[in-house]
Amino acid sequence: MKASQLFFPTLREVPSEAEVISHQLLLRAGFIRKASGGVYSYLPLAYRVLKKIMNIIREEMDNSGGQEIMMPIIQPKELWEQSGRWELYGDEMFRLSDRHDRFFALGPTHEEMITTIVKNDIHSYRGLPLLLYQIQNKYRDEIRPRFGLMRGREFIMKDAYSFDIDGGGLESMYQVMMQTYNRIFARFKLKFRMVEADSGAIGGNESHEFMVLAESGENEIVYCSACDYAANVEKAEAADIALEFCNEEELPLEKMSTPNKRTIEEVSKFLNVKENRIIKSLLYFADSNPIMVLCRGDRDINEIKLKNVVGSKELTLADDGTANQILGASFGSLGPKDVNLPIYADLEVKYMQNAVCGANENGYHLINVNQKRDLSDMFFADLRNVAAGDQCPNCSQNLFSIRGIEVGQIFKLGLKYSEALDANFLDSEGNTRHMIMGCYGIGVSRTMAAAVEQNYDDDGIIWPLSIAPYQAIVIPVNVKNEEQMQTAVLIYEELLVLGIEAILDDRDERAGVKFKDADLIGIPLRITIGPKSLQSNQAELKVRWEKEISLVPIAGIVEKVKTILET
RNA sequence: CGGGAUGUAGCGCAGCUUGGUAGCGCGUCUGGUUCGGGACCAGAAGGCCGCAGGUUCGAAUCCUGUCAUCCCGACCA
Repeated sequence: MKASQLFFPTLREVPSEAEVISHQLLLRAGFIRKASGGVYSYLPLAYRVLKKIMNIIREEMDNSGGQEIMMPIIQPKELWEQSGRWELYGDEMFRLSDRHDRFFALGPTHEEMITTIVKNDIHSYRGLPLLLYQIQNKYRDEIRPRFGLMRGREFIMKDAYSFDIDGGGLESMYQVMMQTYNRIFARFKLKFRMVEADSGAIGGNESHEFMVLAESGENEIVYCSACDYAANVEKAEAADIALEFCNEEELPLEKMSTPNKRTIEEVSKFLNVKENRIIKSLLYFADSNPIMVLCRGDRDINEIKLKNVVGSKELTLADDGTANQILGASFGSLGPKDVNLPIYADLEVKYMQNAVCGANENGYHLINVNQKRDLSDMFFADLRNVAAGDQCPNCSQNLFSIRGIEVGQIFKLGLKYSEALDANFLDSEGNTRHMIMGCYGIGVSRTMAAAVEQNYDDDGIIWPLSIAPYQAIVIPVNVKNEEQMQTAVLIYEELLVLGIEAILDDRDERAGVKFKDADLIGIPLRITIGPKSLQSNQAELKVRWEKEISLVPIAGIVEKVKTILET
């Protein structure tokens, strides 16, 4: 492609609307333009990157027995009513009606659709297992779309669905997809990590997420220094271990005045005790039943774990007024002593001695609280967020934490949709059984943004070779110099003959402008033909992520480029 | 949904307090001089000042409403 014909409107300044680096650079480098909040057009360079990502996915999915299909974006309300998600999905689903006042959803996902398709035409175990996938736009009316392509309302996703005869079939399909995903992300040349993930409302089933590692990631991952344990903090299990101060002598319980000290931090300072010796007491409603939830003051309750332990559908934190009604005190003074509510406590609370907690009286806290001696009965469970420095649940070594961008998730759905939508088949013995499903997603457009979040410098994007929009750019320093131009064209055409995707920057611009643009759009290899090196029949070769420029004889430069691309 | 901020040329911004019919830098176009990391000179095009009402002889500027965009929050007392 000649740069003079390529539509890549680069900007010299950072558009004021962009905050995160991928958003800024994709706008500046002329990859995307915004249509509305969370909705973007992909310009030629972006679409080339997306196609590369999609093709890698296709190749690997097809290799693993997947078959690509395309389902409608517009989906009738009735379909979603069958699964109950017309209500459940809530405001996040885009809805529309036609001229006859029939309602439709813009597909946020396709479980209902795929299950319907498969159940209508597969009636025998002979048709199973089946793995179908599509790459398509998804629509989710996010509360707050943000970070450019990272959290859009319209985005491109690969979604795959598997149908199996039994749990064993699903298990082997799941393993295959796990390996497939590892191959896909390895081919993107991104630093990533597969982590254990929470399975959400479905419960009990297995799920893994694929995280591209980047500081700006919205997810926190904990991983073990010694073994291969890695999990999203939402999911990571806390080890059930005793604290170092668990063998103290029990001191007498006392009530202390703590006027206007509401937060853990304030109470900690005021009473001069460490935050990890304060019991944090929260009042929740589990499906409208009040419960008290405890954890150490320096810890955070993990609501996903809590929800799973309590077994409730909905979990909401009470407001201050409700706390006063039920416990007779405001936030900051709540505590678990003499409370007539179910109490759920994090495992660590079991080991806390001579601790501090609210007295259920405004402005007062109890000190030297010892759970067995002083507090009501409570149910212990792993309820907190694991943090860096905690012990690995597998091997007891230290856990570290790192941030990641979730670009893929694989999931054992089980019977959820096959039961709701009655997707049955006859097994080899003539019994009617439900199909067992799995689903497997990859955020395609988010992967492009994540690649930028992970690979950039002050000059612009640094695309990994496998997903770069073009592999090489040939820059004649001065297009009016015939010798330079002819040499550049020659090299460019040789690259094309070898199937290398190249740009010839034939624009009548100063060299600096071309260098700046080449860096900004992030082309991995740059070949410069200028007067200096041309004298000795050489051209300059620069790799985007390296500092040095090497001089290569013109006769051998195309071979050299080919070699680099093949390694 | 709550809080904050911003909408003026393709991009970045000034002007608004104190109303008088719009400006700067970059980019774009023409001509010329240049030519190895975002050149210089001269000239030019480009704006219903987000939209709708209102006040006024007169509104980018004041008032009301509305829409859009961005940030923070919407859970840890």
